[in-house]
Amino acid sequence: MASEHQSRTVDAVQTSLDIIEFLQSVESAGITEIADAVDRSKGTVHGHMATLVDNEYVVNDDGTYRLSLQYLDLAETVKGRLQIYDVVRKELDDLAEECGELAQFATEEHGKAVYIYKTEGEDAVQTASSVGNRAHLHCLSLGKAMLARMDESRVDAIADEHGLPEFTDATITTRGELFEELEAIRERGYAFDREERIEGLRCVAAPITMNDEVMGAISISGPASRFSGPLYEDELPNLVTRSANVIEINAQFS
Amino acid sequence: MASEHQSRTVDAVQTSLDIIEFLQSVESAGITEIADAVDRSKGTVHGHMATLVDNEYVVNDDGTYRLSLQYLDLAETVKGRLQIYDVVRKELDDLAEECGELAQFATEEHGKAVYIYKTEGEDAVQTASSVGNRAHLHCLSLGKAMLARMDESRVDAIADEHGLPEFTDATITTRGELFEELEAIRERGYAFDREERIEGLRCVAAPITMNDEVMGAISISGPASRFSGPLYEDELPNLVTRSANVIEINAQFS
DNA sequence: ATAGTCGTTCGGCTAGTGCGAACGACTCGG
DNA sequence: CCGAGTCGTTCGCACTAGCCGAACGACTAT
Repeated sequence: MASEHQSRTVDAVQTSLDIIEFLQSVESAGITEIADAVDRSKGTVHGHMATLVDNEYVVNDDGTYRLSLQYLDLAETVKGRLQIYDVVRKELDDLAEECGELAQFATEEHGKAVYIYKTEGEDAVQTASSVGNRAHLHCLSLGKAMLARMDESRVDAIADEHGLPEFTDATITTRGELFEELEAIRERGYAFDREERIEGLRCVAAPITMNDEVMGAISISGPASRFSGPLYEDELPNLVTRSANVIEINAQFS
Repeated sequence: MASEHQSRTVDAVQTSLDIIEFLQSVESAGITEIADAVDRSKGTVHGHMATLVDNEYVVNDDGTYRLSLQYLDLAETVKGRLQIYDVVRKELDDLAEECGELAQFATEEHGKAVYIYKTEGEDAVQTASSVGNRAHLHCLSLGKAMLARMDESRVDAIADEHGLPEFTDATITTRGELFEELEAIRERGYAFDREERIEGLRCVAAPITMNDEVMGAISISGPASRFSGPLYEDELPNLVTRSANVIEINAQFS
């Protein structure tokens, strides 16, 4: 599919990353199990584990290996680099409480949406998405809000890379529809998700920009039963865009 | 100092980990700067970067490299593995609100305390510690609460590895004092930090155990001006131990 | 006891990693 | 407008070090 530049890569590092990925999927495992999973000899894996343990990325609990808590530190560092993270958190907590629903913040990376923060009001629905998860942009209110603020060429590149897979009957699956929708979003200033990703789940989102660059988007999500009529079409959009504005303004002083 | 077993390790992986560590400290950097920092040739670093970018652990923004948001996902996975994480969050939020102070949860790893969750009441003090950070156990209420529930041999091993460095006049710096203090904590059921780490900062902590294994500890922190008399000696300890109990009970059904 | 695990160590072969030079693209100043 | 200085990238070569496979000791279970 997407054939990359293919510079020379380092095989040994690839092996270690494969091990880490495997350990992310299995909670904990022994040498033999890991060696089997990444298709290397036990001796080789043993050396990799020694390196990872030395650097405290992996912990050895009496014979079985698991990922360490080191990643928390990395994650906090990375989050802290989003200049608006603290401002978003505060404002989003208020927003979630005010409307009692689920509020989220996401950013774009590698052409996908990455959920960064999630906060729940009293009646919030439970969704599969959680912090760190990645999702296609075209089927999320968050994603479309961000796409609407990007160059067309960028949107095209992303569609090339990840496609426009269909999740429900309402999912946008053609570029024509997508560009039309993005135009409408630009005019309105906010984006809807009318059960385009998950049947029964509706969202409203507004982008957050700083000097013409998309920093991310925030959204409110709820069940279709509650999200309809003037509440869904007017009130919630107002709340979300208001919060987005507050974030944009506060972000300038931090 | 602590000379490890020294199994055979993988140099190439070590290089990549050095690069990641460097990128954690500098926000973003180019090939030449990185090569300089990790003391490798530009060509070598180039190969490593290609590998890390391929695996999406690093992002290349027009010429400069930075850590990706991938680590959020890893961090959430790792947090999710602490069976009690969700229970702790909920209970700690309540606790922080009830007493208006700073409440924290930490675990032990590699003989150090790792802060996992932090939540602030209305009058909470600001501290340097934040999620993912590691700190010495012997000078924290959180740390001592955990040490008090470990075998003596384990405590000795930890003291061997990390020592008992002094931070303030009140810091415990000898094993004799430490073991005495741990005994007192075992009797009381909770631990104090009487400005042992930071001048003017006091804390109370209680350990969280599940079938005789320490899962971590929770604490309340505040300024010495407020943390004194019966509030500090009785009321806050009661609140903390009550919360710890609630967590232990709820954790059994999750 | 024995046969099956497991993790660990080690010698040896060769693939792959690291180096450094060279290249093209770019940015400054003069 | 062009040279001197960056930068990132590519590539051939030398040699290291990564990978394998076999062997070992410690366990467990039957």
